[in-house]
Amino acid sequence: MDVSHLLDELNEAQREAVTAGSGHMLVLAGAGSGKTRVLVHRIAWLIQVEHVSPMGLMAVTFTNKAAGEMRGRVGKLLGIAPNGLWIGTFHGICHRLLRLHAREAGLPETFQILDSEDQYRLIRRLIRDMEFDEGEFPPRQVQGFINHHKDEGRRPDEIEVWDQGFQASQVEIYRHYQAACERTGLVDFAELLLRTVELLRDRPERLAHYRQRFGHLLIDEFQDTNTLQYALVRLLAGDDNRLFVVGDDDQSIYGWRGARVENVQHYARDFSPLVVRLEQNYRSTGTILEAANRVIDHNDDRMGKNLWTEGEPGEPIRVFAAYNAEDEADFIIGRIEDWIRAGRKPSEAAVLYRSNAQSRLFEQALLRADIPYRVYGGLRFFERAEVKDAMAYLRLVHNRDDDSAFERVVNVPARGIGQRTVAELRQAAGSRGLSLYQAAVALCAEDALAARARKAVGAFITLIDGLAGELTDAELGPAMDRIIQATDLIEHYRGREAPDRVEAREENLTELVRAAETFSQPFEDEQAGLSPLASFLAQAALEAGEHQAEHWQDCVQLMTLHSAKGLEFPLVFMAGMEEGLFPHSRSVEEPGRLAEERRLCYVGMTRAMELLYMSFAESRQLHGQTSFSRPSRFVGELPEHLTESIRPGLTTRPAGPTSPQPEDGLPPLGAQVRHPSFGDGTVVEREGQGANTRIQVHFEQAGPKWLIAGYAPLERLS
DNA sequence: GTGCGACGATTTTAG
DNA sequence: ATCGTCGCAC
Repeated sequence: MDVSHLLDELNEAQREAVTAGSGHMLVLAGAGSGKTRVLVHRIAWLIQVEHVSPMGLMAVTFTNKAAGEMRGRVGKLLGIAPNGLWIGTFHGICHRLLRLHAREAGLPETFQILDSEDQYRLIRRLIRDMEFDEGEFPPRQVQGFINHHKDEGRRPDEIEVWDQGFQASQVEIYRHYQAACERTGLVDFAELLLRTVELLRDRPERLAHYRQRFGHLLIDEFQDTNTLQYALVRLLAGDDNRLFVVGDDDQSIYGWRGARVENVQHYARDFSPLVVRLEQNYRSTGTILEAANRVIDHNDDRMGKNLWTEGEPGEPIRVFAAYNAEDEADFIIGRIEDWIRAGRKPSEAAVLYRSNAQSRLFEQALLRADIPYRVYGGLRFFERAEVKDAMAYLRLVHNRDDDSAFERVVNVPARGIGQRTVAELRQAAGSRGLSLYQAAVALCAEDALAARARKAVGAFITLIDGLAGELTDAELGPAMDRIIQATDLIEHYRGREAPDRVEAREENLTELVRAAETFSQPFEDEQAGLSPLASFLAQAALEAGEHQAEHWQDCVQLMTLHSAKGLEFPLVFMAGMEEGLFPHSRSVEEPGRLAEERRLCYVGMTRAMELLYMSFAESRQLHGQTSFSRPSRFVGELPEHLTESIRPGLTTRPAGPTSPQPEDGLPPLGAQVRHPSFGDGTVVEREGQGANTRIQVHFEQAGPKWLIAGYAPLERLS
């Protein structure tokens, strides 16, 4: 067979990966080195050359977007829809396996996926029920605790309790939370994976079946896998199946949410794969690549990789020193205007920043300049309150025992069922082993509620019952529409929010009806015996949708450095390159976290194709207070011959004469000071104003210290 | 049971 | 500054 179409467009390293023979593979794929192309061509190669059945392949990614892109490109390359081929996210694939084997996994057939917000609400409620202090056990933190242990594959009994107080209590909450989920058939995101691992571990015949079936496993973004995901991969691989793993240890930026870069090394150790490095970059200029290489070179323990390009060196990296954050925004928007004036498109420009709070100034400046923009981040479609409310009604109508949905909407819109009444329902449900809905029916029948509450609860039951009867055989779209009308959701928002907010919510609900109308069930879900409704609900949870309704416009892109991963732009601005912001102050203490910040910087730089700007501000408003800072150490790691300073002279300490310094009699930046116990040092940062001003002093002996300027016994030396 | 003012925390985020 | 949660008054 002629396989030239699979190999023609590949370089030597890519070709080696695509055509690899019998063993396992590890593809260390640098930024912009054509990693998706290699994965797609590898799948086509396996099917067309090695004659592997599409049914015998599993390809796993982290995002739905990546899965969708891979599916589309494989289909295009093969010339057919790759039906039967399991391409999906870890969560999507685990969900499918659990649907197929719900019973054996110990789950009801109707189990529902609990998204992060539902999970948070449930945990918060349990903490209250267990009469723990929410201040001492912040629900967010407990949620993190539970998810962290699940990501590591641990059940409550498997957690080593070393502290009888705080930690033991969190384990107890985890235990209660898990019991509540089991009772009501709820599965959170981490649970999708953990259950699947346990299913395969405890059911040898199932494991044998899937090992038999999936002779080839391809895993993308391996540096982002957590312990559980690696465990799943190992289980499915067994001794005989072939792994094709793609990753880049230099782009590991999700350690804080459980990702283990070490998995790349562990994989190399456990499976002795053939290692191929993709180092030829097709995206950025030579200058950008060299600078990025030099920055990432400051990290230890790398697997080692050096990006290169056949292309031109291009423009130097522009480093801009702003007086303050407004100045920085104006400068950046000015350069974007230049870009557009030169005939380039706004959508080719991206402003990247470390934290979402930084977006505001850029939005304002872009608004003033009348340049269209799009901000990534914030709530996604299925995470919006009105959409979640409507979906909760849909869930409740479909399954009246869905307690999570019941809790969410029982009093939305307000119908006189307050905390008091709901607590009684919970109480009754708990003691009699009923769902909240069943408890509500029972208490009404027994006349066990206050007259007013009884009437309100009765009306709610009638509403849900009526809808359920009416919509038994209805199509998804009309059902959704009817539910929104019958529940008066829009009126509910109209009564309590500003008109423009209400309008937006109304649009989203219209969009939701449209989404329900146009929903078409994925082939694989149908195969797994799911109803269209179940598929729709699962998709809403697993693919929360876009951040913004797609008005496909030619927009400047604003996003965090994290969300920029995987994207590329001809013109990139990295803003807020300041110590404390980037690297973030919470990351500088631990070397491991600092290394991750540096990788984030590397990711940001390698997004740029033609022109890269880095900027920092000497001062900016942070949490309502002015704070001063020095340029990021990452800027200092750029080789000088690759950069061009704009407005130089302000970039070095002590600050130049034009730098604004508050006249408050406290030692300014750069001042030499003496402390009775720490010795002599230099003032390097200050935060806040007046008596609260905190200053950071680099002491020659004692190192960096934060001091309250008004109280610290400091003596000015210069 | 609902609505408003005080209080405190505030990196990154897919599924 | 800003947002979300809590406690108190209607």
